[in-house]
Amino acid sequence: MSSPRKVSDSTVRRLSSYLRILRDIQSDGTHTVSSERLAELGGLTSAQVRKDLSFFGNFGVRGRGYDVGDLRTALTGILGLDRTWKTVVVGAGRLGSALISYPEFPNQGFAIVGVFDVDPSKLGRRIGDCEIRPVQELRDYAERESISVGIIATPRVAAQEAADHLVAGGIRAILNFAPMALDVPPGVTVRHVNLAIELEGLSFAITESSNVPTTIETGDAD
Amino acid sequence: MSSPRKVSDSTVRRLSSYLRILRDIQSDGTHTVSSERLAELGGLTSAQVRKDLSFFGNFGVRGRGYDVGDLRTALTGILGLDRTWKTVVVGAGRLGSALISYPEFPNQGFAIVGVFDVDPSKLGRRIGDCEIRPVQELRDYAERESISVGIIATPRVAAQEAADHLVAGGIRAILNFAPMALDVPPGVTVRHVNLAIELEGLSFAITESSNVPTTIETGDAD
DNA sequence: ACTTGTGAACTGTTTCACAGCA
DNA sequence: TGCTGTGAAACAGTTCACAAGT
Repeated sequence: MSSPRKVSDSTVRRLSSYLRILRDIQSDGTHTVSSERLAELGGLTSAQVRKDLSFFGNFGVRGRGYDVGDLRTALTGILGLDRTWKTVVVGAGRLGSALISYPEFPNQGFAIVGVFDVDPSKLGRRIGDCEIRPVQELRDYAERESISVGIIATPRVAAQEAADHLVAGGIRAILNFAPMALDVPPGVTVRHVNLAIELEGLSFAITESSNVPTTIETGDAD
Repeated sequence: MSSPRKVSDSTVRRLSSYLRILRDIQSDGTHTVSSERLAELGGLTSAQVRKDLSFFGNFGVRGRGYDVGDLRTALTGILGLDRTWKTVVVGAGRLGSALISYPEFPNQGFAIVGVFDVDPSKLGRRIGDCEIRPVQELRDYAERESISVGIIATPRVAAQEAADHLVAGGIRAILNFAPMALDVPPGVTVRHVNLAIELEGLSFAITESSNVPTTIETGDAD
């Protein structure tokens, strides 16, 4: 149904950013926006904005710009944010608990409907609306409840097993917070949020700028 | 002291990944590793590995490969992980609290020495080794204690102010978990961890693969 | 007149392929 | 022989510049 062309990861990330900007300016009462203005608000070039959008269709009107509401609706649809994705969290430690209460998840249509942990002492406890269940039940639960997304917030050693259960239960996508690469079959999408890598990137940037006192060329926000 | 050439963000991320692999295989007792093996373990090509490393020096021995210990030491130095970075966390909510106890931070040499929050009811409470202090004290504290890194785990609306305090206090790098772009002066490095964007990327991937039933070309882990 | 949509040019990154050395 | 280090080639992503539409 949608365009079969391969869309780059960076393009998809920028679509998210456009959508956030559109939401912001729509609540200010703005009805029309040019690629130039969108670029300015997102810290990009107007050509970039037009290229990204033209990948998915002709949303603009020449001489006029883009209708904020229409473009927002279009992007919401393209990103699949016009529906609810049933989501489970594996790992009810501090990070898992924090994620369960993170308002951005329900905001984007990710409904956390189940939480799983290996620790028997945690079972039955509630976090938010969810009771903590044993990981042994994860596969069946995911299958029975048609869960689309799994969030892995376990320690490193438990992550691959968690992924295996999720995949066996028919999950489609995984957001992985454990600091290791997961092995999953094709057709399952993994996004890896690796805090260690982010930290090491910061460390590198500070170290490098200390060592090269004349040139300060970093400072790249987002 | 180090090479003045511009190193791409993706290269730095891969260096982190090589370092993690080296740590793993060193504890297995491996002393030498080829670019081929390193590539296999990191899910890359051997040419990529050699290009990345050659950017920083000639670490390998032709016909033999790389010495695991030596390369580990070299990468640790390049990434600036051979020292301790004094770090503060702004925002002592659920995410902030989870981050303070996240073992990866001390592991990478990021010592969390202070926690700040606006909420007066939280002041004085302890999380880990740190007492929660008022954000009004953030600037002076950062300056006095020579803090290098700030982690922003506040809600969206408080993030820019937190960044301003950190910058005024002489911070060098920020890890931003708030879902908004921060405005900081050149010389301050920001890494943005935006869970909403990661989620929207997953949503897009699932949506797209549902709509194009014949081609399943995703499944890109890490 | 104004602003989109897009081929063409450009820039940056990855892969190839092999010379050079242990 | 085996594996690194690196120019050259291929590819991907971004920016330019302008024709086309309102």
